[in-house]
Amino acid sequence: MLVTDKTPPDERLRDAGRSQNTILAAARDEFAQYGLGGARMDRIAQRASLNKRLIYYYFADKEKLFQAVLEQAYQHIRQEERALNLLGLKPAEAIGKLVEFTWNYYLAHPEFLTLLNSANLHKARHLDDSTQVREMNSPLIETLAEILERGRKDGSLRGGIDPVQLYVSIAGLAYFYLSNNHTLSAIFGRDLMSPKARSQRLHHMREVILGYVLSA
Amino acid sequence: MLVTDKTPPDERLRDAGRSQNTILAAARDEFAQYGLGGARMDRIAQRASLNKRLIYYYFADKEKLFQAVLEQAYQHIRQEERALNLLGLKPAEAIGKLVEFTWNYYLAHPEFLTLLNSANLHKARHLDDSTQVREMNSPLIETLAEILERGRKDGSLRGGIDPVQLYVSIAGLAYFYLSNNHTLSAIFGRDLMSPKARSQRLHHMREVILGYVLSA
Amino acid sequence: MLVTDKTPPDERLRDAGRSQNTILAAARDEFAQYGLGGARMDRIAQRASLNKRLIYYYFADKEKLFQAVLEQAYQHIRQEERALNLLGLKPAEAIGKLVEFTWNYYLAHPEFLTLLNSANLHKARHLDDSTQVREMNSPLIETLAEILERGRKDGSLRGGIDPVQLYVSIAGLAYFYLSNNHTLSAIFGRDLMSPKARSQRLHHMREVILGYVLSA
Amino acid sequence: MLVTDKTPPDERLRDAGRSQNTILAAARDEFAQYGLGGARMDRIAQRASLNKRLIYYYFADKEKLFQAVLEQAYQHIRQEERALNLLGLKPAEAIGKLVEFTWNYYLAHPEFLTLLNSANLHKARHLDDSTQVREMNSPLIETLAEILERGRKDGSLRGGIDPVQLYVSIAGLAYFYLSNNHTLSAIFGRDLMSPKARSQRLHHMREVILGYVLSA
DNA sequence: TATGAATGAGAATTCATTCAT
DNA sequence: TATGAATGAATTCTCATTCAT
Repeated sequence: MLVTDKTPPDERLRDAGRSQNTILAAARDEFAQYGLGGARMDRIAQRASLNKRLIYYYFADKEKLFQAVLEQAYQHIRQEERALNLLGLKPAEAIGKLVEFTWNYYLAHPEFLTLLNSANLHKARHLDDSTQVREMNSPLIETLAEILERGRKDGSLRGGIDPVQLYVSIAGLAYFYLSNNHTLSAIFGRDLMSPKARSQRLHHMREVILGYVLSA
Repeated sequence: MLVTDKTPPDERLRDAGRSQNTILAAARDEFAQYGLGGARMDRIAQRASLNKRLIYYYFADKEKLFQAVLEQAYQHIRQEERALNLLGLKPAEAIGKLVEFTWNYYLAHPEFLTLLNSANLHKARHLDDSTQVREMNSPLIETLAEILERGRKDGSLRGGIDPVQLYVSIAGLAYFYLSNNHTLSAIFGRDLMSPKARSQRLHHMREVILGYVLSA
Repeated sequence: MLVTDKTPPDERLRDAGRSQNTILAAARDEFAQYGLGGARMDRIAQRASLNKRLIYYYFADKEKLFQAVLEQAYQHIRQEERALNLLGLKPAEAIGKLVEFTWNYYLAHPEFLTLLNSANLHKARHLDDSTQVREMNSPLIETLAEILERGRKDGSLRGGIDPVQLYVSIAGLAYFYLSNNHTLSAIFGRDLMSPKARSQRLHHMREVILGYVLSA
Repeated sequence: MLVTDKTPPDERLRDAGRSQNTILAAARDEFAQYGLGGARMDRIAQRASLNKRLIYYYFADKEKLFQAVLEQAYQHIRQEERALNLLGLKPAEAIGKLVEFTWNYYLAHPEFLTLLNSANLHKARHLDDSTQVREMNSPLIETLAEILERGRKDGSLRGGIDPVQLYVSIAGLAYFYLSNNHTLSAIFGRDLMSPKARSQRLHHMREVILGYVLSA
């Protein structure tokens, strides 16, 4: 790595953007692990190896910090969804790929589920203020609508499917299984997270969703 | 006033059972509204119009109180599910009725969703200790297994359906929609809880699940 | 002192009224010494030898505590003023006695001045809520009005004196001298609090006020 | 742009004197509004639209800044008092004019009262260090002494009046009324700052003071 | 002269929990 | 069984002040 005159002596210091990102990452982990109520500002500072005061300097308070974390999380998943390039696939394949992606994303980003969880508990109060989030989500639904329309036209998909309902269903099938995995594992006395169990769940989800969207 | 063994419980000034129930109800509301972390013992005492010390007397601490609330909640939904008498119906009807019941129960008992939510955040640590809950849930899965088997035999349902996967899917379709309702409403800018939107969701859920279980 | 069965084992403990009074006294001293902004809840607890949490238990927060202290202070001075029994004296004597009393009270209760000071800085926001204080003060003005009226009738005092203006003037002559004593001492380079200086000030005040109220 | 020694101060981007004055003005407003304890260095910087660090650069710390503000305030009122040219008037007129000036100055400069207030709370600790202030005040007392002496000689004023006592009384009559105006308004339930009430107060003050100094 | 980034020591307030009766 | 008083350990947030450039 090139070190020039402009490189600060200590790489971690006196870089506002970097500090903010460090804090955001630390906060994301803390909120994911403990929820909004259980998260501790002290621990976030520790995780970030930064002074606690700096968090307030950049993010005003815990609530605002949570909101910032939430926005970043949405931004990330939407970005990845965009990268799927669903419109480049055949309708049925696109739906299948979205199911698969959703499952894998939730699996790889358990913090996303917990953040959603906390946001729900607090009645999405953090989103009402945030126009960002809404704007980031509309495109996905539009894409889905376009896919459904194409499928209806080429006869591969049945008609009359509401893209919002479909999106919520795909997410719900994955979310409930993963988010409640501990509860469910305890209740049913069987490990829902073993590799085999996971692949079975994905298989089941595809069957359910594709069975619904494919024209008979 | 003479208090004898025969005095009905609800006429005594000091009634252990009644106090415990009052506390449980108050705690359920508080946990549902604020989550485990956000719940306040003070407020629970206030809601119950009972001394805070009494909560500790009966339930030892906040965690144990939460666990008691959770157990009661599971007990309640399982009891209602039993009352459906699903084994008295034709297989396909039984599945449809379970979908409908799940949706309506979640709708009528939003506190159940929030309690689940909190339990998940805390990794079901409250259930591991509780053999009660597991025992309460097995019967449902057995019932579902029996229904699926009957349907397979009489040709009304396809074979190879895992009752646990099915149950999780039914619950997930309802849970995600309702639990995230604020987030989703904010994101999609449309009211998901209007009477019309609700009935559309139930319709959608039936289509998805029945489309999956019915033999082609 | 008689110790009965009802006497708590440790005299300082578990007596709500006593604890509240202890806190009030400690808070009064702290606020008087440091002002509202400079006062420390920690120090108040220490002064009272009571747990800090207890202050919040009884007084909710710092502002409310300050208000309670302020009310008590007003209550005290009004009570002492009542005890003067001014209506039992001849008009001119009554005015003279009020001047003297005001001077001596401020001298003996410097905390009263500081509390007033703090209250002023915060624009009497603490009094707006408090109907108590207003009610406690009206009687004094009424008494003064009665005295002035009697004096006018018997010819000992001039007419047309507004009791509020008079009261404010008496207080102001004492208050400014004492409240600014440090500033003034520094500015004029002379000790304004020596016994001689004090008696000179009282003498001066009597001359000014009596010169004003006595009929020519 | 060329910056030379001849460049007028207010055209330079970096002007030490101007920055200091901007800070002083901002600090005066902040201290006046919130008191010494309640003032915030952050807000002062914001009010001045200057970097917080600069305040420390010029004024070392909050206490010193307060002292500087206080000195400037005294300087200002003394300067105005000098401009009255009291020695050019007849003794009685001079006293009357001083009463009027004091009242109007306090009215026009409420921040002066609050600053005094804060200084008092902190026991004039800020003045002990400051020889400036003392020097600025002596002239006024000397002027007053001269006026009183002249009046005694020409028979218009009574003898034996201590100029310090008189000055304190004039100030006290105005100060208490204005400084406690909120408290008093709340207590007496009448607006002490209406135009009418103000002119009545000034009238009253003149009567009290002139009644005292005029020879019988 | 000027600035944005960073900090340690505290501040008010909160909270689950225990004490004494 | 029931209660009001009391507490210690946090917890969020604040603030004057300093650092590095």
